[in-house]
Amino acid sequence: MPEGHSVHRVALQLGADLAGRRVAASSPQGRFAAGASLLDGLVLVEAFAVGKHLLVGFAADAAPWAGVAPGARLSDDGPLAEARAGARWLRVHLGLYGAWDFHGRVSPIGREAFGVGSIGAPRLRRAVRIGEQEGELTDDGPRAGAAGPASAVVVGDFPPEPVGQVRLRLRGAETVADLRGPSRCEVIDLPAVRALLDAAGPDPRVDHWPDPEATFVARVRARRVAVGQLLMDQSVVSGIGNIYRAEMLFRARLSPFVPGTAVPVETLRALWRDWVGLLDLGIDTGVILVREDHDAAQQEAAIADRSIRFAVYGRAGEPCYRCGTPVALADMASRKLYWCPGCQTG
DNA sequence: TGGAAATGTCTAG
DNA sequence: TAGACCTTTCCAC
Repeated sequence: MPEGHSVHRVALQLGADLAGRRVAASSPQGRFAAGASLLDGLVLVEAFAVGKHLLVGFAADAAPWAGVAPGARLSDDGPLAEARAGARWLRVHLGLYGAWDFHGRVSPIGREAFGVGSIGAPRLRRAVRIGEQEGELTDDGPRAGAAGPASAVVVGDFPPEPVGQVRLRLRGAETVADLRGPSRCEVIDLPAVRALLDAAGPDPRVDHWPDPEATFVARVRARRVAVGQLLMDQSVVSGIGNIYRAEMLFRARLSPFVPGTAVPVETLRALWRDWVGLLDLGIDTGVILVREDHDAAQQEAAIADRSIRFAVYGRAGEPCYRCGTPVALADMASRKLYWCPGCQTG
């Protein structure tokens, strides 16, 4: 999937273009017709991500949400909590290949020079017209080559005909968001939202854990399971997927096979801080990481043209750029694990 | 046209 | 740990 940064970007996109607006909700595919009817005609009041979970609130009256940061202080009591308790909450998990497509007005998110058309499964590539410029959608944005307008408008009929298996369509006056292929898509209540937060490992971008770094360190150190597996455990830390797992361990020069109990506290603190930085970068640019052996100009260029090359992920058999040892591939808990046996020895 | 693969999670055994 | 599930893309045939 779409690792944590993508889901945060979806939440920001929904917030930018649909929050505060009354939306028409439908299920062109039909498989979410009952759920969509619960949301149809309500105002989208807040959208936020917790790790790979997307949560979107809908209510009849948006007034109580004025000035509220999405997802902030969800455990608090008070007037807002009352409004939130009366809201309906859409919970979406993209799973392995879910994705959102945005049409119409698509505001720039983070450092993007133009709006993003598709966020989610990386294989979704659609030719779209962005403003007056032709662009091809890549992992998280249109392929560069053109500095687009500040706020992109996809040329064509609005709303566009749904293409493929659209589970849920949210349509505002100017923007349409299409969801396809999610592994979870349901309408839940506020207690269920809170339960989800309570069960999740810390997410650096969510204000819910008093000391997220200490929580992460403690949860890793509590288990003898391999650290490579613990980083992917969403109750240990939220949002890390297979790519971040592989790359973060490489950057830390840490073997994926070290048991959680045996990882030094300082190493874990460094891992957490790396994750905080990578998540910020990912949300800001849509790019998972830039190479550490590149200078700032090379990094900026790679972000701009999306020519990102991972250090180990997907590079089995190729030489490690740090030590030359062939990158290894193994199966860990039924997922592909990439690492460099030459320099990940910590 | 069929099959494999993909940034994930859940459940049954 | 194997299998199920949600959908699309790409490549071999």
